[in-house]
Amino acid sequence: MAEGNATIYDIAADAGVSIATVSRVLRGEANVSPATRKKVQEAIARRDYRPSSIARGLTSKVTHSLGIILPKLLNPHYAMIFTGAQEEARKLGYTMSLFPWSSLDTDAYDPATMLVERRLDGLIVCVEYLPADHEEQVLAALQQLKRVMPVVLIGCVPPGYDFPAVSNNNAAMMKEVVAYLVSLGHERIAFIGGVEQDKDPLRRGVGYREGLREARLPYTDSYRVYCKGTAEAGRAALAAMLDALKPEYWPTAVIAMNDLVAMGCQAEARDRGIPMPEQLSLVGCDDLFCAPYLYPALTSINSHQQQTGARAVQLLISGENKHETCDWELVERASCARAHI
Amino acid sequence: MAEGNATIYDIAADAGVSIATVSRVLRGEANVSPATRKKVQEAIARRDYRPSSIARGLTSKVTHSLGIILPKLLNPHYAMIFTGAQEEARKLGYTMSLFPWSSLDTDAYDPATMLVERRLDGLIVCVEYLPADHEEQVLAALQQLKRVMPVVLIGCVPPGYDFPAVSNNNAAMMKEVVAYLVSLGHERIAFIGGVEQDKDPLRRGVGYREGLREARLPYTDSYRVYCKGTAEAGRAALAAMLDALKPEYWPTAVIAMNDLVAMGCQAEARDRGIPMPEQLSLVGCDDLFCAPYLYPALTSINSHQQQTGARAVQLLISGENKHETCDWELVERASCARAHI
DNA sequence: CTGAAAGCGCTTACAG
DNA sequence: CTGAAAGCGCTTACAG
Repeated sequence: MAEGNATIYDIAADAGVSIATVSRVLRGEANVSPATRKKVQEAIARRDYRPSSIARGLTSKVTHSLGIILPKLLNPHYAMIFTGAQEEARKLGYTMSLFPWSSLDTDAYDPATMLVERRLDGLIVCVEYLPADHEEQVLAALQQLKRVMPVVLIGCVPPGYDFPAVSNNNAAMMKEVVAYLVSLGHERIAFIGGVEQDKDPLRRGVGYREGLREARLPYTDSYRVYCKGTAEAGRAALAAMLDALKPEYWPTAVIAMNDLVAMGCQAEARDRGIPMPEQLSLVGCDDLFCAPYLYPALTSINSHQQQTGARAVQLLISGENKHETCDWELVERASCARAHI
Repeated sequence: MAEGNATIYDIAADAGVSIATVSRVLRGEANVSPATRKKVQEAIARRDYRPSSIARGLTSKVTHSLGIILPKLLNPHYAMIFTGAQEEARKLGYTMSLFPWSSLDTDAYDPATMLVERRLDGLIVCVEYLPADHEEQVLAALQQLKRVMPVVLIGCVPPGYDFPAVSNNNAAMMKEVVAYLVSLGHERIAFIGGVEQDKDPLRRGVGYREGLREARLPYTDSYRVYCKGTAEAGRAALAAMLDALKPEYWPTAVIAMNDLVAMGCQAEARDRGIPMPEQLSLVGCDDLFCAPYLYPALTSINSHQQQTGARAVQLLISGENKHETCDWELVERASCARAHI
């Protein structure tokens, strides 16, 4: 029994009907007599026939395949987004392919070629951390892609651009973290990670400043250090901050832009013998799976990343041009304590 | 300028040639006169034309799309494999889609349908942790898929089955870990995770026993506890083992089947006030990104997962029916010490 | 309710 | 070196 080779013609011949009729039962159309339907279904089952989505795509112009572009799957934050998106896509009958970030920001010959050639039904792009040096290029690529296929963004929509998107209210998240630390009596609160305020698409650093303002706490440059979102970078950043400050001015609490950065801060504090949380409280963001297993267990913000990914798929497929925001929650663990003294 | 809508006919018309000629320059065939080639290329550039991989797939029977099935992308171990596979696929001009594990082990109507309908050029299946209760079902699904498309496995090939595969020498890895701990003076070495020996596809537990034998150390049931590969499970497993033993018989070293399990063990030891590594050494496996940031930093086995994924793609595309093994290395960190006393 | 026919956008022999 | 034609496996009006 030849498998996987049967075509709609074979089924039609077996069932003694036309291919149009086979196509009708395949697509579940109503106007087929029960007897005919049965004959066709039997023939399909007998040959283990699966219609080719390729041929279907050629005529119907719909491929039922989606793409997603993420900075780095190795950061579990993105793996969560991807998982949520993939599962939702599957539910809706779509396939999800991962494309590398270089599909957008490379100078190489027309990096988006692959995306277009595939005739995707839609594309999700996670622009949470737009690489500052390639920002223009990426945005130009997105504008162009948008003309060819639906695009929805995860992360902040750059001002002046019109895309459907689902994002976290990063500023509000960080304001809540500041308020939380203030409620524990902290006044010297530092923020590590991200880029300078005016070009910060993530706006976590912006929320930090707003949080300070609301708490009537002064903003100090020495408590604000920028770095990439990795553990190594976070570690170096905290080290630089502490080195530049007399110990009596050291912050009593640090907010890390994400859990990776927080992990680096933890390691640095440990190496310096700074007891955590007694001398230094720490809050991360993203609530990675390892957060409960760090020492001390890391307080973080869970922003429902799987749901974010799923929602992006829904927007993509429904075609709504909406900009949605996910809710979040602060997950308290052992890395924060009341301010000493 | 209508974009993304141009077809090969438009280009042919623009360039004043036949579509066969356009097709030739598209595919980079040699037998086209320079002048003609130039005309065609200009027309292509002018309309920003991208050939439809869908239409191409219909005729050529090649879709340049691959699939991969993993248990769970949220475990960074799999994210590494996926990343390696994806990047290699991209390099070779292929697209990589993630399919959920349920594509194989569900009782739902013909779960593999989506895989077949897509007419993938090949499929990678990561069978490292075959769910014992669905094993038959999964293997049957794989056998069937293999008749329709090339399949390569990551992980151990079940005995009696013939698949190209790339796997880790898990038994040898664990033997090395045992030898390492023995070299530190440990004699009471426990192993946590996996399933009973005779149905252990991963064979890490098997390697543990072999390691003991080589070191002429007795195997004791009380030092061997089975559990799923999660932190929660690892934690509960260590707790159960310690509860069942008088403290003077507690192991001085624990090998966790993977880093997730190790994280759970760390947490449990910490809660019980067992100092690590002074009273208890710990080794994980997979060398997740967080291993250096745990406390104490976790000694683990790095088995080059990205390379594993990349290699699987190469086998898939080359069509070689080989069974390859990846090398690995023990990464020493702070979670192991000389045995006390 | 069913079928004949055109068409989707390419590739691939086959001629020339 | 180039083109006319058939074909890939479906869907979609259009007739009946």
